[in-house]
Amino acid sequence: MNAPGQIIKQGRKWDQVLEGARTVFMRDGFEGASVDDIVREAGVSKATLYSYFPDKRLLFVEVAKAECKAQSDEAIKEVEGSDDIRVALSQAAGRMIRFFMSDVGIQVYRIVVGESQRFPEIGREFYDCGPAMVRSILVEFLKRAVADGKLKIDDIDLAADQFPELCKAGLHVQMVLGLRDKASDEEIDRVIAGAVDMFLCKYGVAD
Amino acid sequence: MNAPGQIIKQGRKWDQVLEGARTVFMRDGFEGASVDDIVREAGVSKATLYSYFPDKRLLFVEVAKAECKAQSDEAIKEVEGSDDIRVALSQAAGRMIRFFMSDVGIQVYRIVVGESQRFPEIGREFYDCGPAMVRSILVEFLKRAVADGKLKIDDIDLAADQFPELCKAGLHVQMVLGLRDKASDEEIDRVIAGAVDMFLCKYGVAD
DNA sequence: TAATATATAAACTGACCAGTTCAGTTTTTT
DNA sequence: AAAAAACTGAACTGGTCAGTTTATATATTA
Repeated sequence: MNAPGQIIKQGRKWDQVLEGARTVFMRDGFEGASVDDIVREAGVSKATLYSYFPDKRLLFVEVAKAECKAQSDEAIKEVEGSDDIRVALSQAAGRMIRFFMSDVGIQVYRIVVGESQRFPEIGREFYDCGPAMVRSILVEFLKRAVADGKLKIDDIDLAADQFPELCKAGLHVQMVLGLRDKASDEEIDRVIAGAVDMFLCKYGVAD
Repeated sequence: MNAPGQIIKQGRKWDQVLEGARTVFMRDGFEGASVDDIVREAGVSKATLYSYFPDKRLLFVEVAKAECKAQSDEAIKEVEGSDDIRVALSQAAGRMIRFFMSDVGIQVYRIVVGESQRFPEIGREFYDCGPAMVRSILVEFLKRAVADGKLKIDDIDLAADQFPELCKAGLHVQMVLGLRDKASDEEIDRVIAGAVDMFLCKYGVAD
């Protein structure tokens, strides 16, 4: 009755379908997931699924976008936290690592990379609401730090590409390839410290 | 007739099969490639293919291993070239970038990442003759440089993880996601210079 | 030359799966 | 309560594909 200003739902089971699709895609990948599995998981009929989504591929795109957005929102929560640039960078590094080392993050990355040749728009969607998102936040952060005299960077775009890569430090590729399923806190702290040390060595101002 | 358990190891058409498989896998990915396409491309009968390889998956593993090895051999050709550590590092960076930015390198990475969940041994094989290979070469190089007093590194393992990541600098992910198909020489040079600068800033000895 | 190993084409099996259709049921709206 | 919208379940279509089998052909070698 009272749903004023609410976005008109296309149907009652939209979320249900998306959630089921999420579960199955994350578990089985894109090719590995059958639409029949998805409708079973979602507790929905096949006809219903196809009344919402024209095909399996676009259903996955929707899932991936939702997943990216959820993670971005989580990561953005607060970019700033400390006046000490070293502390701030360490916090940012920690957020980024959790961003792309999480189970869902790894899994979405795997699927998107695997399918991005046959379905290029998947790669674009993922990039725009994943890496590009992080990157633009980082650029803003670095600009402010430079303006505040806390960092000295001539090529901010390059620096914004370098820092996330430093935060991977071999761990990401191992997880993506399935060689390990988690990184210990010690390892992550070591990688963060190494990344921040190196970044500040190059771009820090003399204290 | 055919003794069970006997594995056919050699035959005239082994290379022919592998070459055809390489072409089709690189063009269409793993799922996208059909065995019929491969035998057509290789100019070989299906029965012949299956007399050499027990299934499609292991055929792909063999292709990926051969591809990795070819690229590694290419990259290893000469690790050293200059006494100047900056020049030597720049050359190493250039080799690495060409290693994982090449068409074949990107394509193998895509396929391996996409399939590594369902077929974990593919991830392992790729890692061992790709990233791990590069890494061990780099570790040796860095150890020697430290021994020669040209670098000062406390955690060589970490440094050997950081340098290749610095060489990616956002380009790799864009290529893997299909957002661009090549990087200009200027971009590559800029990335190399940035990586070497940063690396030497942290690990270089005062001149 | 005869035996053996290797290769071939083509048909076949068995399974899987995306997407459609439709008659009938449930939920929401008027 | 009636109409409209959303949903169901199950069968069905049309297609793909990995892997096997068979009957036949060619090359090597003893």
